Amino acid sequence: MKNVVGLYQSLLQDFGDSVFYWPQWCASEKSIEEREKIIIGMILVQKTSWHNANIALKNLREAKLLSIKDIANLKSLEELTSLIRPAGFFQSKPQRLFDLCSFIVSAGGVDQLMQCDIADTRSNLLNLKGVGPETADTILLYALDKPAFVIDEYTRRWSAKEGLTDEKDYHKLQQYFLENLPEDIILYRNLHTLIIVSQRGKDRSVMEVV
DNA sequence: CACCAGGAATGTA
DNA sequence: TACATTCATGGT
Repeated sequence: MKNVVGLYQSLLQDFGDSVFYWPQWCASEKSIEEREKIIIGMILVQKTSWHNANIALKNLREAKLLSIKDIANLKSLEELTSLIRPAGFFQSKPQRLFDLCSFIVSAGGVDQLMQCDIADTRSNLLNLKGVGPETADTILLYALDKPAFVIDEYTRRWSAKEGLTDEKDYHKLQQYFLENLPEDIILYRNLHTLIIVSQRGKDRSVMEVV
């Protein structure tokens, strides 16, 4: 019973579908606006709580800047910097967010990016300063509907605790999951979400912005 | 006041 | 390849 699929089925039985916990992230149908919020949120939440990232997202929304195109069109980072300050790392996050938004606009927007090849898009994302493997895969899986399995600290701890593997390296651990799971976007989202929910409880922070 | 939340880049050997 | 250090904020 020490296999990923079996453990996944147990999680599903114990906790239910991930849409119940994170509807904004796990719903199969999402608006472009919703997808853009997820992408923007991923930069903001790096090494910070969702609570702080949500304050920054709320500031962007109130400033009518919760949009990839609008951020990419900014002439200066000054306003962006003050708006997202609650998310911390004010000397790097504004530039990272701007660069990511600019890339997406140059690629033709989120809807065009969704048509692209997953490997190409992933390597394009990783070439951006401030986008590492976890951010790239989260964007691919939750915003672009691509089968990218997300590895995070919860996944590493869970894998070790359940006796699957002690591997900590991002891509090696990801490879383990890819080899032991059928390629299925819904399954990837459910498992990633349920691993987190099972460890910290459903009441804990996640992206809130409407 | 100490501590928690928790990615990526950079530098070292 | 593997590990240490750096970057900032708001809540408890």
